[in-house]
Amino acid sequence: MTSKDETIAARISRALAERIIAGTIAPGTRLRQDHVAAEFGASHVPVREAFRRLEAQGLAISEPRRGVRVAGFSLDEIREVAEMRAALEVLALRNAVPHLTKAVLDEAEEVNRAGERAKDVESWEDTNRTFHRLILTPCGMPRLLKTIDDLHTASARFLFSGWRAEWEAPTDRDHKAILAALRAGDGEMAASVLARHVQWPGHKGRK
Amino acid sequence: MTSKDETIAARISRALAERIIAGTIAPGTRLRQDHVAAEFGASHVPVREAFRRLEAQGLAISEPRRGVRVAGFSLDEIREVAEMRAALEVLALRNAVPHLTKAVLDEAEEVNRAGERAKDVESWEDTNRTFHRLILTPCGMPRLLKTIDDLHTASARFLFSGWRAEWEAPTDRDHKAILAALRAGDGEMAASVLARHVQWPGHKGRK
DNA sequence: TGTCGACAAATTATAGATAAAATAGCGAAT
DNA sequence: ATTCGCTATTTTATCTATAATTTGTCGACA
Repeated sequence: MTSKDETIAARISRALAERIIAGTIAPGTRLRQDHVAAEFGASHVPVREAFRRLEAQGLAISEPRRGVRVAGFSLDEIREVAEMRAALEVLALRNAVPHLTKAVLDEAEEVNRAGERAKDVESWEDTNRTFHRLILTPCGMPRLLKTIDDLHTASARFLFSGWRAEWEAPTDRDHKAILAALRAGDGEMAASVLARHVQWPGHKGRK
Repeated sequence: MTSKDETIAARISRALAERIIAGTIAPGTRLRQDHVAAEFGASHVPVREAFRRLEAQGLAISEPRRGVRVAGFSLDEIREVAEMRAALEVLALRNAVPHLTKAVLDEAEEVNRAGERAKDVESWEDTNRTFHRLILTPCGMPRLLKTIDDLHTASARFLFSGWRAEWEAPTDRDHKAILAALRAGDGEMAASVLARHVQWPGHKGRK
């Protein structure tokens, strides 16, 4: 088989997740297992398992005998995800501070510069996520990091949904401020900036 | 059929979760889908979906071609879950305060009293969870509440694992303090007590 | 005696097929 | 004309069977 040590269900799950995040599949769309199975050249059993993963990530909702639909999102949900991210990323950063090395900070700065050169939302989002992951991973709390990652993908959905056209590369002042505070050893300052920064992803007007 | 509008996969998932939490199945145990399927009188397809849910909850870990095992837990993980709960429950409580009614607080007080009369860890845990859910649900943030709920089940695992024998009904002073602060309208005080309260579940020695 | 290799058994993962349930469409009756 | 009920189609959920991968054991050779 052409499998690369990855289960088919996982591959389908990731592919669908990317589409949902990118907005290719509209919220509320019914995901029909047979159609998806046919498209990926698989049967619908792995498709079902992929649905469960999407459900766990909050990207889809499944009603008992009525199928699976792409999760919609309201303004309240955007706010909810933002607040959860703020709380958890601050927690992660506080635990990461003692383990942050200069090498990590340098790499984060480089990633940040790359983000400023990004020409579209997708690549900017990618560097943005990399930046956050870089400075948070040293906390060594896998469950926390996974939860944050799921929230980040949810944020990405919101980001891609509305400001695709009028998007422009933000200078990421917040990232710079966080790095500066971390280099100065002021973890609390970095945490408070991070909390504000995450609050409304992409809402430059509130900065 | 005896189905109560609940999918077989969901029923199996809940049954297994209860056993894992209760410690009936030891951490590291390999969950064999055929055995589980036979026990529940089902085939292994819904069992697989149940495994995915357990995996999402952090109760089991699945390695690509090597099966599913009950997740183990270290002291670091206990600490991690506790800190996540502290951060998220505080967030939920802050958002719930404006919507808290006297009726809810009265009910919470009643539940708390019932908890003090509990004779075993299981029933105490049940009332404990009910208490937390009662005062947090009014925040109206479904995703946050679900995440907290998953963390709570993880906490329950830890709680059941060690102190089963020498357990005694705690007077739940913290719960009372939280209720008192809420009745006085002091949401911040309630939040800070809650944060401390959640930090190390069951570790009375650190109070 | 220790290690390498191959064979066999067990188990997981996927595929194809079947049955149950819900929705939608159509018809008749009021 | 509208509403209620029935039938048919679509779709989900489960079961049985098959294929592939891994693990454990046995034997031979160095």
